Amino acid sequence: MQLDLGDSVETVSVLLPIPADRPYSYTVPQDMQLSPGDYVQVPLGPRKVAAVVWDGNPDNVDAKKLRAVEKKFDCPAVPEDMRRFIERVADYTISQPGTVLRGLLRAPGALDPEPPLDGLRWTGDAPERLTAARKRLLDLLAQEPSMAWTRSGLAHAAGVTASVVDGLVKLDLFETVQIPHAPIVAPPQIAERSSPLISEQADAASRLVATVKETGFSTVLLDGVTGSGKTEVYFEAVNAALAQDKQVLILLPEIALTTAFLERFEARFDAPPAPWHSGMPPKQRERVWRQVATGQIRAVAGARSALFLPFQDPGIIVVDEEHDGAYKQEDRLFYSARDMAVMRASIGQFTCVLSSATPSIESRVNANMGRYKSVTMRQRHANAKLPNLETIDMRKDPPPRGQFVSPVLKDAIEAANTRGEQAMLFLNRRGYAPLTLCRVCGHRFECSNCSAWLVEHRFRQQLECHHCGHNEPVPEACPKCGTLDHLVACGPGIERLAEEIDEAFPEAGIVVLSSDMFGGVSRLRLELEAIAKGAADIVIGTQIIAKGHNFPLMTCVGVVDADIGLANGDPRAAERTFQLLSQVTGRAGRAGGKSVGYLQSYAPDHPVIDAIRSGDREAFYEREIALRREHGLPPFTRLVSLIVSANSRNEAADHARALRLTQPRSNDVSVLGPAEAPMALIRGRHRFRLLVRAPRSFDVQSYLCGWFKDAPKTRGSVRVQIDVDPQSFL
DNA sequence: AGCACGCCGACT
DNA sequence: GTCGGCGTGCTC
Repeated sequence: MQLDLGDSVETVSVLLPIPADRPYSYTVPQDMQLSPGDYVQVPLGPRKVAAVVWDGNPDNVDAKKLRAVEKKFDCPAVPEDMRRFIERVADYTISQPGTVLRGLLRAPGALDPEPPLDGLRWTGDAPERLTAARKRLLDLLAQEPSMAWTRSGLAHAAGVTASVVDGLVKLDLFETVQIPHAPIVAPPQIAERSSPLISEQADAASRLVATVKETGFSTVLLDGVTGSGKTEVYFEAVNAALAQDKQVLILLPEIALTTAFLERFEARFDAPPAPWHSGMPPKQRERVWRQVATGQIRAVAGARSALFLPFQDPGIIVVDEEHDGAYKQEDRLFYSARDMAVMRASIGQFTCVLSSATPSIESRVNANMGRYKSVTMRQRHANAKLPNLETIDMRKDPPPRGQFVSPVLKDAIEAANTRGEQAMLFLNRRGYAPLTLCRVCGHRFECSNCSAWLVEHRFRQQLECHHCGHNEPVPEACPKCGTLDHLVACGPGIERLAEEIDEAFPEAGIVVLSSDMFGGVSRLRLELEAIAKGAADIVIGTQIIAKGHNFPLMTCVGVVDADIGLANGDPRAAERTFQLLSQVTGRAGRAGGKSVGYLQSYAPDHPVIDAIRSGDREAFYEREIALRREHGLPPFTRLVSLIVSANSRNEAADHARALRLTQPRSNDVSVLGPAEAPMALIRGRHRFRLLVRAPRSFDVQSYLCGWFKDAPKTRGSVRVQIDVDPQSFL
């Protein structure tokens, strides 16, 4: 804030949620006191936007342009460390601070305090005419005569309709009062654990707790095999942070944010954490945001966007399943929530716990190098054995033509069902078949907007593009040669698998689960809970069944195509396959009984398949880390991907080449490309990619900023996106 | 990000 | 004749 001595008009620097490269200046009305971090409403062109008073001197802009701050919101200010975090995320991702600020301002309604509810309090009088409904209502009121009720709450509690309440309101039986909103969740209770941890857990927990108590920044990789009880362990660290009167954030991949998790937290702390994810209804969203800002909410369990909630005083961030690809955001802003969580903890000087049964190579290397503390757990719970894993060599035991499940696996499913246990088949492909073609002319159904096959969904009788959502009805005749009824489905999707399994096990209860299922996420969660209680004999599903759910009766897990992804040459594919398959097979065997995971593979000797089957995870990590070092890949180097997209292929290619030509000379940096991006066409946009590689210690951000100052301006439909630390190495 | 301005194709 | 497509530029 600065006093402009010329005409004694005070101006402030205000960061707006727009992609401008710096804060704007506004004048401050006489009667307004503003400090950095205050939420304000300012005019911007024809609109009014919520924004945040920023640090530093307002820039000198033409005084005629200056407009006044309209309003200061009655809301706790953005703390200093959060403001620094926003700037650091912008710097790291090479984006504008305003773009990052949008993440914080995602619940605009929450900036004003929620008006108290209109409540009703009984005067104690009775109506002249007493009906049955009125009697029920009065009986309830008499139990707690001084209690304030909402109209609908009272009606609901008494089992009458709201009109009964209205009738009594008309008769002046109530006085109106204001009811403050109840906190969305009760505060978690800080307490010692009721049941002791097993020795390995206790050691791990005490190390985490010690780290939290040290206060100051520290990152811990909690690396524990499936079933070793990582959650219970980091709950102890959470407890320690709560005991310091700090707020707590647990990040989860969106799909793992289940009621099962919330209940587990509640079992430990007597109250659930506040949830935060993209599917929340706006009102609930606003309440959570507001109560995090006021400090009423002490613990949040949220998806990656929860990183930008307005915590006043965080004491720990836990990133559960830290290896999960869902932590990488790849639209508008490109960032890894896992890495930004570490950055957040570093700025706020507190502890970040990264938890996983299959840590990312990056985190393992950071732990090996001593940048992260390492806490490992290798024992499963006494009653939870790792499933035995067997590979099924599909060359030796192939299924009949046109089918995808080996007789060996079918026998295992049958045996499990006969014992009254459940079986699960995992295939990461939605729909009926990934490719449809014409048997006569070989025409393949391809999306017109994307470089992708159209996937047949037989149930909906549609061909769908899984990248842009384009869909069309399945035609009777081939659009190229006109031949009728000669379309043929190639390869398996879960619908096709369900057909095969239904034929083989006509008596079994079969459930098919995927993200595009009717009823959406809420229905899916219900189904998963029902399955956990035994409500299905055979479950067939995509990735969605791999996460966060325990199925105590599941003793047979089959991975239909363990080879998916291993062939395409992306060095990250092996790691992803390892993580996914470990997770899927880990679904089995949590109840204590003997369970088996089957991996159907055409290359059972592949090192990744072998590492999973043999359970020799250390060998797998050693090999992968060595490969990364040998090939100069992250985390031993730094990568930045520049994605040039345009409506026409030529425009994109031309700009990408022009960009390449202006690359500043450097002995440290090498640039690959431009080459067509792995998905060359998405939603009608043609994409080319440049891959920038530099040593780990190199300041790629400064280098790229310098480059882009001299780079050709984008023309027409051309866009350039910068992805620092891209997921794909290709 | 919005939103207005402005310049070229098919229509009440 | 103008309705409206999106490419361009600006917002303190």
